[in-house]
Amino acid sequence: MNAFERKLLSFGAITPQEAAVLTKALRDVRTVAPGADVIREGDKPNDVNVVMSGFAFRYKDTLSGRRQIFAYLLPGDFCDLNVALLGHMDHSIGTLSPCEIAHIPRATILDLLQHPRIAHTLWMCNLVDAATLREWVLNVGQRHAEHRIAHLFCETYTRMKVVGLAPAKEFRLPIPQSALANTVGISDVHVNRSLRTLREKGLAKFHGGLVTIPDIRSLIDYAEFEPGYLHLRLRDQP
Amino acid sequence: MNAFERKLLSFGAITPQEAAVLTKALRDVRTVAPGADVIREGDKPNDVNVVMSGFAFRYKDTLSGRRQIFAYLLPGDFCDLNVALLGHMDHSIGTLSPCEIAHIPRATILDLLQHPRIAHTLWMCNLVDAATLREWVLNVGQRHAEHRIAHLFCETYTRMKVVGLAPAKEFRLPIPQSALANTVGISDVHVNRSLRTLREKGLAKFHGGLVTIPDIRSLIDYAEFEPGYLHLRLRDQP
DNA sequence: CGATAAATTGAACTCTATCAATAGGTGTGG
DNA sequence: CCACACCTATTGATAGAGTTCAATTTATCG
Repeated sequence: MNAFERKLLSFGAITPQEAAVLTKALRDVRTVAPGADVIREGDKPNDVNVVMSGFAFRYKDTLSGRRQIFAYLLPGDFCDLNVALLGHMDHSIGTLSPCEIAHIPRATILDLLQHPRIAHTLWMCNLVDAATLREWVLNVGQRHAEHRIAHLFCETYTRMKVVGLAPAKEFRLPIPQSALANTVGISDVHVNRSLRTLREKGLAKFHGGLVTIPDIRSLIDYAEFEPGYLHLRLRDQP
Repeated sequence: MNAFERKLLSFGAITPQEAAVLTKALRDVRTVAPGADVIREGDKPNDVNVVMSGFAFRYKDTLSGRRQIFAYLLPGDFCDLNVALLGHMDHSIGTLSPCEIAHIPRATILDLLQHPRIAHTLWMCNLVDAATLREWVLNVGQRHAEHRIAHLFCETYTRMKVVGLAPAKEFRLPIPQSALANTVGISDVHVNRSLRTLREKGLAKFHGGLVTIPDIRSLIDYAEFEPGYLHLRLRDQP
């Protein structure tokens, strides 16, 4: 079973048979180089994209040239389910590593949405994304630099764990520190200093695109991380 | 036609007949006092709430007692459509003024979602909310205090205009400055100072819960406001 | 091995927070 | 009608967090 199916089934709204129907829609898979855009603000595509492997991210650039990252996309995540209904992209998607991206024709999606349970499942993907966005607003709006980064690490660790990409006390996050800066709304220089402090406190380490968390409990406490908003059906504790 | 119907029809995915079916679900309307909670984080309600009149807001409090506001809800807006699918609230809804809140049984919603076009329309409400949240992340993450407030005013003005609540160069936003602070992620003292600057620059005035915008073009330029993310079908310019 | 991007550090400056005190406004009860 | 309490707004002073500029070091990759 691939990450996409695993994620959809985790919502508990569809049967494995229905999930298989969805997976059959993922025939057209293409490779995208790292640092490229999968889709850009303003595009009106006829496909919906799903990350099958690799890392991607959601972002938008300001008129004055500043960049804000809205999400990191892991295998199994939809890039742009919203265009199926809203028609045009209001932000962009870029890749962080070589990615395999599945393209589903918009018409196929709209067909699949005739099945209420499938529609509900896809909708739930959006709802969790929205809940996560709220948490990001709170993170950027109410916490100091170090805590923002710590919270981001907790969240990403948790999400990685779900798709089996964080086996031990570490996970791969192949981004430069400047991307981290564009994620939590601080300058790259200050990211660097905050990372050093987090390292010195023994809470988390970020080096070479690898996040290491010696004791996740301590980091969770420090970041005041409460995973409820991810709406996971937890089998075991993080 | 009420604000709810007007909003749903604006997405262009359902017929007036279908919208009327939805409106029929709004039988159970109750009044909520200002300053009360409509629903709280952690609740697992059996109803979905819609604002029929008055102002409400979405928010969440940190463990350490800081508050972040995620959205202002106007007449016609869903409070918590997400619980119909996700089961529990990951944030809270409070009122800013006396509100009339319609309660729709969750089962009714799930019935209505059997109609794909109705489901799409409700889904689109969520998608626009999510797009707006992205813009808030960008606003809080990348702009200075004055620009954040200016952007918020532009957005709210535009939304108010759509539901007919901003006829002239002003609109009602019945909140204290401290709520503005919790919205754009700065302290209440700094909100006060930023408002003074905006006023002195002739860009916007905020007094007694009334926002006055002498020249919306200037404010839009100042805030770099681009309304694409609201996904409005514009008849005329703002 | 050289070229280029990323990370790191220092120093000066800016924006924003916090603390504290004052002023304005509103509603209630005497 | 005034006095009081309470909430909100405003202003000053000071401290703190974060930014920017600039230079240096360390990776990374063809």
